[in-house]
Amino acid sequence: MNIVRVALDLPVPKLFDYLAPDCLESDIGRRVSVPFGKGSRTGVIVGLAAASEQPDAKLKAVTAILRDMPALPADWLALCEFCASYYHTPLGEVTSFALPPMLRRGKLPRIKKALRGAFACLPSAIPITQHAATPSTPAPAPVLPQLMAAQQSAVEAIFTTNGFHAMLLHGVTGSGKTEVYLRAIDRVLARGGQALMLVPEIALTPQLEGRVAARFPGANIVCANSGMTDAARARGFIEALGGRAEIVLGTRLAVFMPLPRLQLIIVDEEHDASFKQQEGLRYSARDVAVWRAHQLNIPIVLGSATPSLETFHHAQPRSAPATVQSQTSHATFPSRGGDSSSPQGVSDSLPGSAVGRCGGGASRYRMLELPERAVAEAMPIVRIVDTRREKLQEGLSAVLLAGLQQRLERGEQSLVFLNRRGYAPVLACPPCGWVSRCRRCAANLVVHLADQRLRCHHCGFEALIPRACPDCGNVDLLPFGRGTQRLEAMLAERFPAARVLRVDRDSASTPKKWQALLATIHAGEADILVGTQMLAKGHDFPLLTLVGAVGADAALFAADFRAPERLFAQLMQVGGRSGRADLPGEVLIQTEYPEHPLYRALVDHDYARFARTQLEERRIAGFPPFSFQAMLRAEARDIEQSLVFLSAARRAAEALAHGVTLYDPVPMRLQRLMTLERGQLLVESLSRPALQAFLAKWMETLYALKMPAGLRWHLDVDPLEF
DNA sequence: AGCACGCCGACT
DNA sequence: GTCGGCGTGCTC
Repeated sequence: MNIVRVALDLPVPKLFDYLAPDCLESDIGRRVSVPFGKGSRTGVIVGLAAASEQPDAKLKAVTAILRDMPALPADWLALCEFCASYYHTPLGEVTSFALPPMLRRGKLPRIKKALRGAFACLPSAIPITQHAATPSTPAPAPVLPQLMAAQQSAVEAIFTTNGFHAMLLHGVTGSGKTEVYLRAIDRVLARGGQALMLVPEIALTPQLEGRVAARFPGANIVCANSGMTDAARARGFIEALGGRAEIVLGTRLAVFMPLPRLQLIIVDEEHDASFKQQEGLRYSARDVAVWRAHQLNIPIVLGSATPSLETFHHAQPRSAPATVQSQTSHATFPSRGGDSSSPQGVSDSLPGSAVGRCGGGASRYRMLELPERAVAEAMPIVRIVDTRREKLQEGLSAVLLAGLQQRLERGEQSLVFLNRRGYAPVLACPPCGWVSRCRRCAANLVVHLADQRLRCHHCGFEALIPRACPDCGNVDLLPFGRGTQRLEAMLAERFPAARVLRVDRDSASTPKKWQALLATIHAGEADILVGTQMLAKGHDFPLLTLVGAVGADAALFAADFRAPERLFAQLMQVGGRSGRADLPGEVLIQTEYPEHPLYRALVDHDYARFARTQLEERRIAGFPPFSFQAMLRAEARDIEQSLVFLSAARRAAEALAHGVTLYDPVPMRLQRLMTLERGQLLVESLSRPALQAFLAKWMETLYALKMPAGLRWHLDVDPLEF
């Protein structure tokens, strides 16, 4: 047993064996420094072996087993192995990603003196069961708000069943989801457990951190997000690993925190797209979290006012007519921690033993509804403004303009929501047909009048706005379309007495600017806000009583079948910003399709109805969650090269594809990005296990293929972007 | 991913 | 005649 199997961060789906005469069973899960080629690397020991398949002559000896911190536990390694197999990524890339950068490089953060003793050379065989961070001085117990019945029963539901169970906590903004989370965390802490809470990647995380900290003044709360310094992330990781962290609060990467006494996982705003990583290891933290809860046999709560249709579907009763899945999903879920062809509960192969029988693809999650707003406030009144009958002024209807005027007179705030930043999406020369295009991308350069620039929103390219047409010299270039800057300018002109404030990625480019904008809004020093979805998330604006949504229709006909789902969530969210107890809110949605079911459902605040109609469409079209997808993408200097590769990949796939549909390679919708020409190939199956089995074989052949220079490819399992 | 090895063009 | 292009292959 003097061989260690080491996962190294290489794009090669294999492990590397080294001689390690002094290694012990307890070194599994330790980082290790090894010679590699000319240099040296840091990897993770994932196993021991008596012998290697490599010839002895090839084997080198380990440089050092890093015993300076506890070994990563077996369940952490199993989690990485699951991700490696499910996302078809080499294990070393996964373990490397799952470690904070500092630890990945074989270093350790500087540890505060008081804690150092606890870190030193702790053998992983000795679990830290002590409730370590118990405060020396008992903190004053915070006064808890009274729970409503629905909240109370939601909390009970989390704890009445033992072991793994997934719940969808469905409740509108203000219905008190956070209070349910906090109560549940409280119970877990009382039992000496650890809780993991995942939140979207947005600027409002500090608020939540503050609220959690205030609620658990004595608890050791660890944050984990990409904005932290390397040292802070590494310290938090070690706190969690050592069992001292009681609550871990973080963005998607926090799903990889080692937590030896983890007893509860919460995914807030589970529908949020930021839980899916769009580069490198393209994992869904929400899906991985469900798998992890299953692995550890603990409860998981997915919370949202507008759940993803996948999650909602899993929480529906199985009354729906049996669908194709019932015949196609019979794979068994491997025992906990085992390698697995299936994830979580999006999975169609979760076993009956865990969540109820397979069938209809639903009823895997328990639905917990929070029907009312906890704070005594009415839901905003949602009204549809038919823009076919109204003549618009600069894109705004008379109804909306009157609403703004009225709020202004009353000293209340309004928000005009337009999810397009910049002044105008394109600058054009009508006589000759020139339009402002990005040289590196297949996209238009957006007019940013505020800083006199044209800017590509995809690659960041910038140029000064030309004074004349580069092609014909015409000086009358025209901006076409409308963005937030133009709306801001127009509103400022139209309401000279109003203080108009624009809030988008440009005006809130740094946390400091963002905080300043929020302060201005809260101080009541702005009358009309113009904003993108930045403003839609999380914040309460007590003076805000009117929200106008402009330009929403585009999403109705987007090529992406998930666009309506996102639009509904967005409008629901932004609408939730308006109104409070004594000042009812109003939402005006401008549309040319006033009868569209999406808008009708919004008027009625009926997410469930919207979701059911969407699901029915998805079922008929064979889209997720009624099918399972993976996307192979390629990028190269020219599109032909990308498509040729994808065609070759498709040909290689044909022999392997059983129960899997292979589509034709096509250029991506944004074909050129940063001068790279991109294509994609969709594969789809009614059975997740069938898809996974196919992908495993397919990736083997692709990894073996020799790549032409300049061509890169990746696989995206459960893709969100099309 | 790095990094070396390895065979074909323009340079001191 | 060499320096160097990046195609190919390997790293335990």
